Amino acid sequence: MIDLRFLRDNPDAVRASQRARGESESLVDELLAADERRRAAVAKADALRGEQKTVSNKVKAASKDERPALVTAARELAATVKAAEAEQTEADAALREAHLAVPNIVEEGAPAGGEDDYVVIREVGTIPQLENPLDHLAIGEKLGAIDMERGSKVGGSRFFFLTGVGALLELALLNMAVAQAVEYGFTPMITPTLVKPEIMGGTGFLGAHADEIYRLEADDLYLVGTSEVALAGYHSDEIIDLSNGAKRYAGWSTCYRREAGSYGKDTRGIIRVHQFDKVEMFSYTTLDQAHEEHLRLLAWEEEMLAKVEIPYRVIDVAAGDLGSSAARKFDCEAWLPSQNRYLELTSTSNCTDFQSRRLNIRHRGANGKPEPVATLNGTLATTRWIVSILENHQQADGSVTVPDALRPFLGGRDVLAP
RNA sequence: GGAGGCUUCGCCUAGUCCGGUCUAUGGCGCCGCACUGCUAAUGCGGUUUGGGGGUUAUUCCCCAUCGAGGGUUCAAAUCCCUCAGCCUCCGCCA
Repeated sequence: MIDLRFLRDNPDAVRASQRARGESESLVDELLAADERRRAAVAKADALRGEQKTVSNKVKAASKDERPALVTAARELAATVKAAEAEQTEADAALREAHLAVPNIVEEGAPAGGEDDYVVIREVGTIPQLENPLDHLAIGEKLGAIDMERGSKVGGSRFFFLTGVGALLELALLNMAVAQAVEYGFTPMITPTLVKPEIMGGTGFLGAHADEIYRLEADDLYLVGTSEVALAGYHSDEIIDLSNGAKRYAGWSTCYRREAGSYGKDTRGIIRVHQFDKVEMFSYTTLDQAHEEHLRLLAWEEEMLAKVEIPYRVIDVAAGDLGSSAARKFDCEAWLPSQNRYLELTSTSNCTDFQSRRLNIRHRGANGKPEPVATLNGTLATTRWIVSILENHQQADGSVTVPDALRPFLGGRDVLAP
């Protein structure tokens, strides 16, 4: 949810943000109207409740003779109060609905436009010169690392088995990610992958892209697409202590995505799958530190990419492609030799106070008063990274070189060979 | 799955049987001030959260808030209903 006070004072700034996203400004007007209506309803109900209190005290103090007349009057007032409260309840609900519908305010500096309007910030590393490179699935099958056929036999399309050295490679990669996170002060976490509706909604995932998410109808629970959901919910309804700096968590979890609407896209191999594993960084900071934390998360992602020695570029994602929660997003995209294109390996978002307002997460500000925190997230490693490692480090003889930094996590192994 | 108990403003807790005097008790912790060679101790004051209003220097006023949501009533922490969470015992499964 965006800050209503900010909206009241700067409605045009919020409208501009909506335009940058390519979204309708009418959502903003609806929110302003709902806010106005609720304020009036609350003021009216408050006044009536005050009056009712006075009247009740009079009844209490009245003598036997006076009482019947007073009670009759009080009864009428009670009906009026009830009606006003019903109106307030309705206005509250309408405001919340309108409030939830408005996406986060885009950070200054983010490119306007849609999916293709990203800005490349930098390119890092050297693209390997490979003759007739194999794709990751071909390599993975030769190594006995990936089994798609049996994956679809068991789970259907977009499911897979990581086998033998493939399983070891994923564990090594994710362990290396956790090790790095711990080194930088993150608290490692293994998180629930089933969450309640209010937690999923609080992180902003039940908006326009709700059909991306698995739901267990019998239990009214959602399967998370990232541990961000659980880590954001971790401190929901809490006042946390940020006086010693940011709170940082590294969540390890399996992630589930329906991939609705991606039929025919990335169908080969494990690039786009229904289930994968991820280590995710998650930070709680004050709002004024959020931008710097965002840059730190990006730097930690790049450090991981450097460790696996993969060429990549960093893009500044355009406003229209941010999703409802993010105010700014940077993706790191690795080079994919088999397709001569870049592939998203990491994504870091600054969600400012958008999630924390929904989830009621605050800290005590300078004056001791609770104020919303900023939440940020960033990918440290995922199953998809295996694609990039296999393809970029493949050798002519069909083997794959293990990057130096990863070797200790693979029992010292320096090459994966058929 | 069955039976019982519990949930109060950071933590612990009084209050619930029998509705109004609850404007929610006390302790711990925390903050401020005083006292003090320093610390400690002591004393005094403050300390839920959210919304709104008057001053904007302090302060003050109104409304809501006793796990959540309904209901009864002129009036609900207190009575009734539904739900959630935690605990104990039983059953079942590891």
